[in-house]
Amino acid sequence: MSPYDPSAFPSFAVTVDLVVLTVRRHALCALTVRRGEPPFQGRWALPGGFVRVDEDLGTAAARELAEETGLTAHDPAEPTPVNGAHLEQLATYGEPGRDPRMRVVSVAHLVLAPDLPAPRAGGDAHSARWSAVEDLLHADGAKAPVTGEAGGLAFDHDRILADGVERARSKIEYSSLATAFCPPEFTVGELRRVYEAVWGVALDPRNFHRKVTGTPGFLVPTGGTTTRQGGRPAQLFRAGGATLLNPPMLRPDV
Amino acid sequence: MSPYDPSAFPSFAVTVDLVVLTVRRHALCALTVRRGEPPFQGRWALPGGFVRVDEDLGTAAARELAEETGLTAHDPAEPTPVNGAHLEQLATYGEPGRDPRMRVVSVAHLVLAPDLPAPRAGGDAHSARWSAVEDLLHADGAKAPVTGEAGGLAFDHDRILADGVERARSKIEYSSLATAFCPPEFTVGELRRVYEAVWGVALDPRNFHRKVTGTPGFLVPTGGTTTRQGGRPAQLFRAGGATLLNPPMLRPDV
DNA sequence: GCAAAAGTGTTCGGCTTACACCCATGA
DNA sequence: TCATGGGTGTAAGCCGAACACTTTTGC
Repeated sequence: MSPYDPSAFPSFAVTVDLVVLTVRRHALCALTVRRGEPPFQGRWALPGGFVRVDEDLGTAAARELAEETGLTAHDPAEPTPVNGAHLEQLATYGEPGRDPRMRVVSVAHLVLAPDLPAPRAGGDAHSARWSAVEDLLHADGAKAPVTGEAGGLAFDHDRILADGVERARSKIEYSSLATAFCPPEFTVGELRRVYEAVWGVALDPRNFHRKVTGTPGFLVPTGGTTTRQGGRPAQLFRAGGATLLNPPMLRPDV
Repeated sequence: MSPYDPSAFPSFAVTVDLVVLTVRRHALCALTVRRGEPPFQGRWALPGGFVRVDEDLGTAAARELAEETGLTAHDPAEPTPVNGAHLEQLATYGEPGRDPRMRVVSVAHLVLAPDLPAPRAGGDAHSARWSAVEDLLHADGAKAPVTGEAGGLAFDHDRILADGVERARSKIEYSSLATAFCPPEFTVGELRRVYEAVWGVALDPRNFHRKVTGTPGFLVPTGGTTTRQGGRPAQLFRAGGATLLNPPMLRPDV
């Protein structure tokens, strides 16, 4: 009964699963991999894998991310502002029976990445792709709208994905995390389109501009401009040092 | 290399640790237990224990909570509005070496409870007590202010406690969770003292009253009144159905 | 010139703040 | 009567929503 009794305790497998989100063509997308073996063979799942014996949980997540995408993750715990994706722990899922083979506790992590050229195949030959989050989450029992595949991801990954998306949606309200979806230099309009894609709403471009440029530490101008979005040249910005937005960005409705 | 390779994977012990918070005598307090065996024998630690083989993580946390305090936890995942403490998953800590004996992954949970008569000893004979969070967190290396004991909790429990406190402080801003610190029926003044204790600030009683009574679904009047705080009789309220406060309570400074 | 996207100015209404003031009880 | 906490009123001001309007490019 005593806690930490060293003699008898059950043994678990521990994995990390990754909710990797990006914004592609005005839509929030998640990275999925096709399972090459049972259970759920042929189904799509979140990338992930076992934690190694002498490896920290965050390290394992960063390693899996690199294996799947080539991205270097930037864990905010280490203050190095390296360019790379944002990585944070999401939640842990350990229901008995969530993996039919054995008792597996999975520590899910959330990754926010800028748009990437294409998903890179991992060390294994399994295929990977970006899918619109809307399609993935609305495949409830019904047929998947485009592919006609069996609806839903393998294991409990539908729920993990939903939790990750919800975390991202709420966290860009009060933090500067939306910049993690942007390239190193970006315009106010590009940042606004990130918010619009993640929240699925339309924002007023004028008020958005005033708001983000008026929040100290959110954006720092680089001096350059670009016309890559058409129209009048727009100033380029980098993410500033501020991580918490005060006052926050306000999501319509809610 | 393949994820979920069933043949070879490392084996972990999985525990739950509990950050149990309450408000006693105008101070935010956390439940700690004294360790009866090495490592860290005699030191104070967060309550916790091993997850059983066929037990969900939340179930294990609720069981440990009941063993330590007799509290019935109310996991918001199940919509039963039972009277009891609020329980939610906090974060998972799995750094190699955080337990000197073996590789332990601990899924920390956060519990918010109303003031209790006294901590109840668990199945074991170890002692338990409430300590002011301020004292626990400021025992950094320096001597503990009152007891003169070695500063800090066992294992990495200082960090877990700090994370739990931070979560509670931020979550009462935008949710109705502060009512979890109150008895079933409470006054606006009692709820205000909860906010003041958790945030460590003073709030304007007049504006606070208008704010909480004006937020739909936050509080429902029971019809009764009380004078247990002295002064003019105050209306009694129960927690309403609303879980998210919009607009949120605003914490001064930040 | 025209379309498209970037910015600026201005008004309106709701919400926060600060504080004056009244109410109902116990001692 | 006084102290204590409960509750209402009100004016100043900040901030977000809405939208008219100007600016600067590509075609």
